[in-house]
Amino acid sequence: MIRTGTTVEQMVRAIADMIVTGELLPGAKLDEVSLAARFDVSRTPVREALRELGAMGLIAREPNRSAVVTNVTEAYLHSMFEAMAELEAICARLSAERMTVDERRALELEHRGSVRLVHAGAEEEYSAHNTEFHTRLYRGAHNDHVFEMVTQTRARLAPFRRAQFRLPGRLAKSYEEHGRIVTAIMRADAAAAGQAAYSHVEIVSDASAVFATPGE
Amino acid sequence: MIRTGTTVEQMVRAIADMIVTGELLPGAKLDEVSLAARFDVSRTPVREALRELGAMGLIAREPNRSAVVTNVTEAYLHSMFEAMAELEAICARLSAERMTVDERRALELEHRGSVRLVHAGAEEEYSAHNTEFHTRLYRGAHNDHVFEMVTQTRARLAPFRRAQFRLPGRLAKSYEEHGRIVTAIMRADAAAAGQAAYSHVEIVSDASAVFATPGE
DNA sequence: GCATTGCAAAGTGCATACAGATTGATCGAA
DNA sequence: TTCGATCAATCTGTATGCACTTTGCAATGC
Repeated sequence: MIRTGTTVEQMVRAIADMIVTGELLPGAKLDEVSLAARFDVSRTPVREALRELGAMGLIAREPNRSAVVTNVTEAYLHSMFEAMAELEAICARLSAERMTVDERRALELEHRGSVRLVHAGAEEEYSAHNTEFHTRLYRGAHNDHVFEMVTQTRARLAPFRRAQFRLPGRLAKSYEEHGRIVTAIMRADAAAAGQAAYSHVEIVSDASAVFATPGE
Repeated sequence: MIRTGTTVEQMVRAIADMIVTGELLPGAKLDEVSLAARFDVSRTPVREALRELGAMGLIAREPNRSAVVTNVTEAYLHSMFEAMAELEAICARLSAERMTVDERRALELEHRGSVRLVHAGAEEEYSAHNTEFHTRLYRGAHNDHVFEMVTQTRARLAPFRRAQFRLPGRLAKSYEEHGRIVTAIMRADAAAAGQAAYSHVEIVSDASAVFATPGE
């Protein structure tokens, strides 16, 4: 643990990870004294961390009440997946128009390299590749604000996507869909890239629907 | 001032307003003791408010250094306007597909009612109508997450748009562009609505470019 | 004259303490 | 037995105090 300053930042990351990885389930209470004890700090930095997590949408806070991990309703989850599809489509379109030669080449290499993971059925590794692939798309759009929005949305959706690659045949399907996006981008065909990216997310959304918590 | 609980929230709103209205210029330091004195509270709630403002992107914070009002670079500002155009386009498309009959009627009435403000040259009032008009579009998309993103982006762009309606002929132009959006939505023509909304923002972006602060 | 080091003032980071709010339980009355 | 009220335990909201960091200035050495 770094001695200085960033104590709160570390707690934010740690707690966010616990939420995203499902260690803290939606509805779980986060009381300040327990967290303070757990991280061996006083309540002051805990409160600041909770405030930041609240601003990130990961927890809900009400006056004089413990913070609780936000219970994403099915309706809101659906709206996030739809928004994610739109954002991915924007990134793919802009990437098709704006990626440098190097970025295009790197994207294609990243994609081609993943074919062996598909054949090997290496879910964990493919998941890492998948993150890298999409991040390249987000960066390739060359729009910082879009990058922020898509990154945040992706982070909030993470807990609901974790198991998606466990579904049979999902790896091959994902690879095929990635291929369509790559092809369109290499051709600088913005419309095709956008459509391919949109339907890619759409399908992931359907596959993950079973993991949603029931609405309140 | 409400006695209980929401002290921090009020400070967040107050400080955000000061930044958005230009009372606090980019680069201005926000030291905790002065703010505490100004709002007549201790430093603890001030710190929490600053953390939240940091999460909102309105101020930048570094360890052991005073918070400073963020100086949005021209590049980032441009990315926000572009993102805004994309988000407005999404809302317009979805509104064209999903708005209820009542929502469509209300949008059209809101639009038609504004024609007298254009003729009167009532800039302030038209600005209020404009906000209402766009908010209807955002709600009409029936997607909560998109609504959040577009609302946040709009809030962050607010300081750079304030003077836009002062430009000669801008009111009439805005009205005309709104009309195109409304027509497309009444026809449930998603593509046309999206394009009309996109170019609407694009033009506003150009008009506001002169108000951007120079990049660092 | 210029650079470097030391120091002091000011500000941030965090801990602790106290006040107010909430919740659950227990006791009493209908 | 059940409903209601009161009280205690617990937790949040805020104030205050102390330690550490930064920064500007001044003094000293080159």
